[in-house]
Amino acid sequence: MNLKDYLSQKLNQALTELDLPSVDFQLAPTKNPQFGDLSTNLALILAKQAKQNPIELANKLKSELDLDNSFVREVSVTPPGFINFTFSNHYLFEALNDVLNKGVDYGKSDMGTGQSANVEFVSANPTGPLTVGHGRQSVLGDTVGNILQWHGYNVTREYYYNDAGRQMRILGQSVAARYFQELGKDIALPEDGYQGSYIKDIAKSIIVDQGQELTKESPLFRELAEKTIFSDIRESLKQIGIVHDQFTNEKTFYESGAIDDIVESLKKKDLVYESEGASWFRTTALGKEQDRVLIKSSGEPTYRLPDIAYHRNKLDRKFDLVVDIFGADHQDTYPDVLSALEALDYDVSSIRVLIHQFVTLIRSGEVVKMSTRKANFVTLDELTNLVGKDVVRYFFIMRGMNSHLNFDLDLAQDQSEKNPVYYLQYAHARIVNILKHGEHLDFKYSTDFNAERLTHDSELTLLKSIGEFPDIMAMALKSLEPQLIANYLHGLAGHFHRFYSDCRVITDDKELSQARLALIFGAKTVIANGLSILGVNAPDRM
RNA sequence: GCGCCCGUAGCUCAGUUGGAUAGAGCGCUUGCCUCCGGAGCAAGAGGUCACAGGUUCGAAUCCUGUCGGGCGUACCA
Repeated sequence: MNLKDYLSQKLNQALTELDLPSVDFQLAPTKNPQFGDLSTNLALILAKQAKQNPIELANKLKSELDLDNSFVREVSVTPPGFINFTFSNHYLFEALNDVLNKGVDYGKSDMGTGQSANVEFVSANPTGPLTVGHGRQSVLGDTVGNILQWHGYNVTREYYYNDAGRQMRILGQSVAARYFQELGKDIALPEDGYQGSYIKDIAKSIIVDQGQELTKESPLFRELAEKTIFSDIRESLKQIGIVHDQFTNEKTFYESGAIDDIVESLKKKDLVYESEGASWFRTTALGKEQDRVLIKSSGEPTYRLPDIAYHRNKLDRKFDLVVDIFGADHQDTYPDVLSALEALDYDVSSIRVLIHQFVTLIRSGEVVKMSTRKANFVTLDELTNLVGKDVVRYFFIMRGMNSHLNFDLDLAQDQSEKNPVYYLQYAHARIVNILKHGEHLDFKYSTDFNAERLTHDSELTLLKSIGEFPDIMAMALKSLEPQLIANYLHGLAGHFHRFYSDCRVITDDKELSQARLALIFGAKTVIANGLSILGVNAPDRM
């Protein structure tokens, strides 16, 4: 039984009894234990329209409530008019039993059961290695996928790329230039060429594998560069536990005729016109500031057009939920894609777009402007090799996606030794160790224990925290903001560490020891479940 | 110029439908292992929540303006 639901039901009943209007109120955990565990602002909100003093109103509501005291031990009213509820210990013990019974499933819901979701993320074109900038989106997308799976969604992780555009053409030319340079010919990099040393490596391996007779126009330069770089990208992702289920190439939408079809359909709606040799999308007719080019005067579509085709394709695949993870640089473009689809009579309500801000890289106290083309970047691999998968994942997920975070490379290693992720992992390892220690002394964790023996503040605080996990996961599903989980776990680990220093688990008091073993087993379960959603290891030893 | 995001402790950042005394880590000061792991715990110093107005019983949170930063504002993606 969810206590929140129970209480809001009871409060609504009280409103009816008192002939008061029903209103949207809050029922939230308190920050300060002196106000109990849950508190509501109901009386405060109602005071004005009921034309009553909020405290008097709160007291009336309080006396109208008929609460089961096996759930709620105490109800109080505090200024300026909050009604506060304190859990009964019995309720907390029920929550603990719930964790122990459900184990690895504790905190799951069936809100997504039977539904499919597509999460598109990374989607970097294979022009160079992934950078720490890509790391943020990679971890964010994968974790959002985990959250959806946790609630029962059948999740497809998708990577969308374009191997036929301008970027890739320049990539091929860059490799060709290095190839001929290696062979002693004086051919300059193209003006916007890729300057990274990986281009030379690719050129060298082409000399080894394909010989020295390739012509400047050979498609092999671009094709082999793509193949090599893509395999590096996949490996970089794999290093931090990320595997995509599907790779979708923009090119397929040209070949299938989808691109032409989009243009034709938009033309029929009079949303496309020709001007200065280009085809324009009449977005002003859809309430936008300015029209946008769909097909350049060169005959090449802009990225917008295949994006529309791609999203139509995703809608045609009938996912119940389509999540796009974009960097802040795409902020302006997805609304056009959505309006195009709406203009084509598609329902876009299943599309959720998550925009994340960029990582600012700082090296030697200076901001580094990252550019793949100019080879001014720190790769994701370098970071992973430096601090390891768990730190990389936790570092990128512990901050909100809207924060413009600064990443100081010089501090990365230093900070990694103090990284908050170890705080969580250490709590887990500590618990495992206590359980082992207990078994050694013939104290074995069992679901048969007397919860009434848990009376210490540290025990009850830990217990409450454990019980909040399902709520946190429901919030994470609603907001798709993984840092909620990281914040919660940090708090939970803190409650455990405090409990640990206040209370000894294995003692001469067998009954108490059994109860505490059950408590820490519950804590371990939640930490492990939470970390698994973040894609972070929960080690038995560190 | 216009649009989106942001401005919270020395530094990096939490603070989620507006709630009670604004938090954590790092760094700094000081205590705590004969005892389940000290990668921990406890305590201290450190704040005009950029600034100015407004809404409200109540604002870091919502609104307006100013200042500062990031990203867009391409026939790049």
